[in-house]
Amino acid sequence: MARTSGSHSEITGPRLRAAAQALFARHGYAAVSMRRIAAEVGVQAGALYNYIPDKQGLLFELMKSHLDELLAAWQTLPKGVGARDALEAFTRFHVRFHLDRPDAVFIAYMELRNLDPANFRAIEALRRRYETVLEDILRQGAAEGAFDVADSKHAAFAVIAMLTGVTTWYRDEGRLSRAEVEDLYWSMVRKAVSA
Amino acid sequence: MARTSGSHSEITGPRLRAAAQALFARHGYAAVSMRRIAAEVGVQAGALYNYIPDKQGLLFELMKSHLDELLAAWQTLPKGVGARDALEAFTRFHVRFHLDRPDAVFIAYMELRNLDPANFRAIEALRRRYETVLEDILRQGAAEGAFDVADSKHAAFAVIAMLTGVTTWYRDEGRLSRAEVEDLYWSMVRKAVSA
DNA sequence: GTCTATAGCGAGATAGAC
DNA sequence: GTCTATCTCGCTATAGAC
Repeated sequence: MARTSGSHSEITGPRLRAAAQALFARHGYAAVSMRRIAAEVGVQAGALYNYIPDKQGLLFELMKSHLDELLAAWQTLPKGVGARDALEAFTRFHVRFHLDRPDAVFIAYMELRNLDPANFRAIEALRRRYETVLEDILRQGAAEGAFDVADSKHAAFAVIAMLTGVTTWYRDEGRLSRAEVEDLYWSMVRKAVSA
Repeated sequence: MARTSGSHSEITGPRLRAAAQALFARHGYAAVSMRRIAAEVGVQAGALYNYIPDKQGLLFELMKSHLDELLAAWQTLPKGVGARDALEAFTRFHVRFHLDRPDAVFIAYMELRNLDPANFRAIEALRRRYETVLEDILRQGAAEGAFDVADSKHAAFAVIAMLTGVTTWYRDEGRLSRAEVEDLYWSMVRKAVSA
């Protein structure tokens, strides 16, 4: 089957998402034009609309697929039984997952304001599900007496904020290895919730 | 001294900064137009340029004055002598200061990407000075044996990220008082760096 | 599936009257 | 100091040829 010259459906879609993710993370959704994305992909702006409904739909798909992947990755992770082991697993998973996807993380946290109301609600629900994972671990550990956490929900917010902050300073060329970064955060999280 | 009708230099300037701060925090710098700010102030867009050189200068002034105020407020705070007391003072100060200025905080963290290179360097230097305050407290405490912190710099990043996260969930109408929120964060910070 | 061309709109910033 | 009017530019999104 001959294919029309200039037809690249299998590669333009992924390239579009990759270019948009990189540009949105670097400059912000509102500051990046469709023309700029198209130039990065190597097509004209109009051609992008074969793959997305509009710019807003592109942002939503990037954020939704990131959070879907985050939840799926956690659920398939082999875990121990006790709350302490679960907390260590969560801490190391969160640091590792976020360091592997700095652009997607940046967008998921910074571009909530630019979502349409309906899209915002969908993304917030996914984020809330992830926060609840940690909240449940902390609550279980507190019930077992392994942790001293008066307010599981707000403690979960605090821990997630601390862990996610790693993306603002970590660089692969830096002094610390990823394993050392995991250890550093696990040490602080373990003590912060300890009895 | 008669004043020209329609002349309001003393109030338009502050109103411009207040309107810009609220709108930038809510919708993002790139998504807010000068016309929208002018409408909020109650003047035409052209009149704004009597007070600012351009939109970029407006953003820079908002961010710089916020960080100047942050550093000045810390420096005039009465403090104890030991590292433990200094850490508690810093924690409570940071939470209180940030809860009082949610819009300014939001802009200072989210709009770095939209600063011109020279402006970015100036803002980053101020932020770095503030991080160093906490870093020095942690280093001193580690030297005294009061804290167990292997890496003062990255521990400071982690603590600041955790504390600043309070602005993402705290609401005045919520269940917790500000004093309770301060206590919650101080409890976690104290343990996280404890020996 | 991609192209060129463009409709339709709103942006930042300036000029000059009052 | 603020107004109206406007310059110039870039934006999202679509239409229709290939």
